[in-house]
Amino acid sequence: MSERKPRTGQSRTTLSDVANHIGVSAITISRALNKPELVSEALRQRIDDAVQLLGYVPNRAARSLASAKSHSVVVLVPSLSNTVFVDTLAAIHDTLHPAGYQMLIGDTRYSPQAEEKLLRTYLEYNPDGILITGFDHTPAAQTLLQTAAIPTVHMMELTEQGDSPCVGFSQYDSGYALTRFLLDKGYRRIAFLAAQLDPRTLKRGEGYRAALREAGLYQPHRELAEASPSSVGLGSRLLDRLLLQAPDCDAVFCNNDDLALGVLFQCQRRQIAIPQQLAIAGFNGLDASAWSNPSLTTVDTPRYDIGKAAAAMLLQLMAGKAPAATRVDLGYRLLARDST
Amino acid sequence: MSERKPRTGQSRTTLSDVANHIGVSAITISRALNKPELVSEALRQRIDDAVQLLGYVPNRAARSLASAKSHSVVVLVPSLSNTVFVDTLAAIHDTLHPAGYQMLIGDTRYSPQAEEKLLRTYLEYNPDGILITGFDHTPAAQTLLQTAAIPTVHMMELTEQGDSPCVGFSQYDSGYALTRFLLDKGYRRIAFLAAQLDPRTLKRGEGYRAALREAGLYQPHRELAEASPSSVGLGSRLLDRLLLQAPDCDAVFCNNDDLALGVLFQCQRRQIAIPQQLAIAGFNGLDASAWSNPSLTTVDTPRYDIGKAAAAMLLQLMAGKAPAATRVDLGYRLLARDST
DNA sequence: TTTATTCATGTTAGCGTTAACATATTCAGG
DNA sequence: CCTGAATATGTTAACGCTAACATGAATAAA
Repeated sequence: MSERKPRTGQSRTTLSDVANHIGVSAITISRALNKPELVSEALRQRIDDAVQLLGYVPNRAARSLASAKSHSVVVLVPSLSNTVFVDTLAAIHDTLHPAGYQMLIGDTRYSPQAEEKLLRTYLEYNPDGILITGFDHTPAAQTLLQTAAIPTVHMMELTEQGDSPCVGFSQYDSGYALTRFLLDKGYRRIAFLAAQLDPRTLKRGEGYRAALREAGLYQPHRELAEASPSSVGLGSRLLDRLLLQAPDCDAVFCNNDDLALGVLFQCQRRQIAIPQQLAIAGFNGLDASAWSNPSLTTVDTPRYDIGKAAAAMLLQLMAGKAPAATRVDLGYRLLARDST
Repeated sequence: MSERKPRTGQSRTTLSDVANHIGVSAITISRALNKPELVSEALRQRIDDAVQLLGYVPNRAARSLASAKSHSVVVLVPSLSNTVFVDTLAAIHDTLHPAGYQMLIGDTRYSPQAEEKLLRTYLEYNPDGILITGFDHTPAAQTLLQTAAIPTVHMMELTEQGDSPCVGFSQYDSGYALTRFLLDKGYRRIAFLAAQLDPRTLKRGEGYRAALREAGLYQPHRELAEASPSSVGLGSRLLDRLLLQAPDCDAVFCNNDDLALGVLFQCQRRQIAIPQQLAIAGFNGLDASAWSNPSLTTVDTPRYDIGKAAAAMLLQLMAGKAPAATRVDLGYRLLARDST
C-alpha cells in the first residue's frame, strides 16, 4: 500500500493538480486564488469548484519562498498566564487577522535569553513584522532585530532613546501616581509588594520610591519583592512577611491585582480591617478586583488598546508607510475604590 | 542606497553565501548545521564561525519545502484567557520544544466555525502534527483533519467513538462526582451556575443533573446558564439572579472558580454566611480558590499533565510509532475545602 | 479597416533548502 | 600494494509557488 518512490509520497494536492484538472496553467489557479479580479468570472467559478473538490490547501512554505512574503507576524510576550498580555494578544489578533496576517506567538517567560532564542527561531519563518514586549533585550537579540531589518514595534513601555516605534504608557509615572494618590489620601507608611521583577515592575517600583522620597517618607524595609511569578497565594505570603518586617504600615501598594487579592484574603484571615487598619492598592484592573469586599483600588492599564495600536502601527510599517506617530503613550487610569 | 533589481533585494544571507565564504558547497553547510556528525571537525568549526560572522538564519520555508517537514505543530485551544488552556499550552511547549518542534497557537474563541477557519489556515503551514481541544468540530473541519492525514491528538475530553487519540478526563464524571459530594454532605437543594456553555461545561452539567435525578432532587429552575465568557463579575450577577429564581438553594455548584469567587464575593456583600447558609463549590482548582475566605471547594483538573501527555503522544505518532495507549484518562481530584 | 489598448492567460525561471545519488579521499586488513 | 569499506564532500534536481515578462484575443479608438 505504502510505496516509497523518491520524493513522491501520496502528497497533498498542489496547484498543478488543480490546474491539470481543469486544463489551465498553474499560474492561473494562483491568480484566481490571490488576485481573483485578474481572472474571468467563468473560469474563476470553475477553479473554485475544483479547489473545493480536490481539497486543495495552499502550501505556505512555497508561497513564502516564491514571494518573499510570509504574511506572518511574530509576537513575543513574557507570559501567557498573565491577563495583561492575553488581552493584548487578543487585540493584536483582532487587528492583524482581518489584514491577512498570521500571528506566531512566543512566550519568553520573562527571560531575555529565552526571548533571544525565540527570536532566532521565529526569524526563520521570515516574518513580515515583529511585535515585542518592552526594551529589555539581550545585545544579541538587539543585533538580530537590527540586522533582520524587519518592521518592529515595542509594546507596553516607551523609550526616549532612539526612535524605535513603541506603544505603551509610562510604568514609572503610573507607579508614582498611585503612590501619590495614597499619600494624598493621608497614608504615610506605604509598603510596596512586588513579584516577578520584570523591567516594568521595577519601573513602577522606582515611581513608588520617588514619590515617597519626595515626601520624605521612603523606608527601604517597607519594600518587599520576590522573583517568583505573581499569584494570589504569593500575595498572602508576602503580607505575612511584610507584617513581620514592617508591622506599622498603613497602606500596601501591590504591583498587581493578584497580589492585592492575596493580601486582602490574608488580612481578612488575620482580622485586619480594610481600609481602616490597612489600605490596599493593586495594579492592572483585573475583573476580580472590582468585585471583592472591599473592592480594590487599582490602576487600569490600556492593554487591549496597546495591542490594537501596536498592531495598527505595525501594519503601517509593513505597508511601507510612515505611521502618524512612532511613540504612542496611551496612559493609564487610576480606579479609586473601597480598599483605600 | 535602496536599489530595486527584480528579485534581488539586499536579501538575507543564504546557505550559498556561507558556502562561498569558505569555499565549499551549500549542501555541506546544510549538513554541518543539521547533521554535524557528517562533517569533519575542522570544517564544522570554520562553518560555525562563518555562520556567526555572516549572521546566517536558515529559511524555514525553503527547508520545509525541500524536506516536506515543517517541524511545527498546530495547537488549537478555545481561549487564551482561560488558565486551564494556558497551563496546558505551557506543558505542550515544555514537551515539544526540546524535541525541536515549534508551536503554532490558535485561539478558536470557543467557536467551531472559527476553529475550522484556523485549521484551514494553519494546514497551509504543513504542520507535522495537530493538538486540538475536544471533539466538537464542524463537519468540514473533521473532513479536513481526515484528509490531511496528519497525526492528531484531542485534548481535554475522551471519546468512545472511533479510536481518535485523546488525553483528558471525563467531564461528565467530574460533574457527577462533585454533585454527589455535595449530596453526601447533606445538601439537598443544589444549584448549578454555568458560563460559556462549551461542550465540556455542558457535560459537567449533565453529570450534575444525573446525580440529582438519581437522588430525586433535580429542579430545573436551580440551573442557571449564560453563554457569555466566565468571569468573577458574572458570578456575582448570576448569584443575584439565582436568588430571585430559587431563593431556597443550600448549595451552588459553579462551573468554574471564577464564577465561584464572584458568588462568594456577592454572598459576603449580601451577608449570606458561607457555608452555613449556602455552600459554594467551584471547578478547576485555580490559585485564588485556595486562599479566599472561606477557601473554596473545587475540582482540580490535570490540565498541565494533559498537555504533557497529549504532546508526548503526538511525538510518538509523528515519529511513526504507535503510542502505548491512544486514550488516556488522567482523572480529576476533588478538593474539599471550607466553603462546603 | 487599422492600430492601440485592455484583458485573459501562458512560459520561464527562480525563491533557499535538502534528498538521493555520485565522487573523491582515507584507512585498515590481507 | 591492492581491495573494500568507511568517511568526507559534491552534483543535480526537485519541493510548490509566484514575479516578470510574453502572448493572444477582444475591444475601443482613429
